[in-house]
Amino acid sequence: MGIAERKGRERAEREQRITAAARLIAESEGWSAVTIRRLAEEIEYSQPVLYSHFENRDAIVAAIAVQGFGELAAALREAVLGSTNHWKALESVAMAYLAFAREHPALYEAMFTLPTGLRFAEADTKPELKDAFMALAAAVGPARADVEVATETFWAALHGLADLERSGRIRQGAREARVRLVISCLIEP
Amino acid sequence: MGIAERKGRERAEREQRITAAARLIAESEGWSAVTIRRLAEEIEYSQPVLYSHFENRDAIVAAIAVQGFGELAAALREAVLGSTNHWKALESVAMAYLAFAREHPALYEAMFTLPTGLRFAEADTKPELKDAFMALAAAVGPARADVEVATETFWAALHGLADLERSGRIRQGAREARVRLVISCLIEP
DNA sequence: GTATATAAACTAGCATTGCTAGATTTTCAA
DNA sequence: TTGAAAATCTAGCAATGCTAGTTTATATAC
Repeated sequence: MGIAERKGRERAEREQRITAAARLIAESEGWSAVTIRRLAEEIEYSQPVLYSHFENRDAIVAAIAVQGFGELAAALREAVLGSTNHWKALESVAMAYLAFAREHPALYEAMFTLPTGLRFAEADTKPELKDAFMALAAAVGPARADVEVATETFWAALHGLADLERSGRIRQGAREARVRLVISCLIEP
Repeated sequence: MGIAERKGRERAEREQRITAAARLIAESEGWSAVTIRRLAEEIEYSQPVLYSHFENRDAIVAAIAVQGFGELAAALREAVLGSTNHWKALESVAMAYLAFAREHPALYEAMFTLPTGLRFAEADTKPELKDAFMALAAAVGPARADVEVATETFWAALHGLADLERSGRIRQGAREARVRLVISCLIEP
């Protein structure tokens, strides 16, 4: 009997409608506009239905954050492709990272600022999160001895730049100069 | 008549009691426990009194964030003092920055994560904010031509490291190695 | 085909929040 | 002493996340 399958499919479809609606509202009106009532109205179900999909509001944000990490990983992998040398690869990845944060502010907020209980470097770490880290590591240089330290540092620098740019605490104009400085210490001596 | 002066003093005193209470609660129970009702109870006044001091809850957070920048600036200035050379100065400042973020998580959250309408690099930018930036610039090297770019980048790297350390996304153990890597590209060639 | 147990969804409401209008008290000068 | 103005309080609104308890739909057994 395909009834259970159909139900499963319909459930998954509805779950995706929830996250899609949440993401749309977050990107256009900010996360504070993403209320359970609003989402229920959007998917045309009552509020408790949402709680049969997600434990609480934070879990919805977390689901979108995971999507975000998947998309960030893809964007970073894409960025390395055309690069002809190490320097250009790093520069391309760095600019892609900053562009991603700039173009999807609500998504980036879900990934880094809002309280999701996402765990990193643990047994239950989502593959999307590992993928994003691996994409950075690929640009840093998988051969070098200190890959992990260098990738963590690269990531931190990019995240810091993205966050301070977003909040208007560093000048938008000097972006490329800052990226050059970051990269200069990641090129093997 | 010193009546107006006395009233002014009492008002300032009460305002400080508000921020002190908010900060204490935030550090011990998190910012979500800092409610207007709770603060009113703490200072033994009714809720509307708080709104005669601050426009809204965010303004209270902002006031504490400004305090935080003042204290961060002091900590960074203190850190440079004993250093005998450029490298050690940068390392000392970097470690002091990360320690500050680690030891005052709620304060740091107010300064960088929570919505305060704090403006940087503008006419009405608070001196505390400038001071903190200047303290970093002092360690980077006031003489070099690209002070501003270098300081912004240094700041971003430190902020990124602090944020990713806090959320457990990079390993606590590799802190010094990451700091060394950041500094290595800030030393004049 | 009909009854029944189970699954699914809804209604209604609780407790908490930030914030405020309007009443009330306190303060100070005439 | 009085009256206006300043300071403070009471009470409540609208919105939020979340849930208990009820109703409705659905699939299975007869």
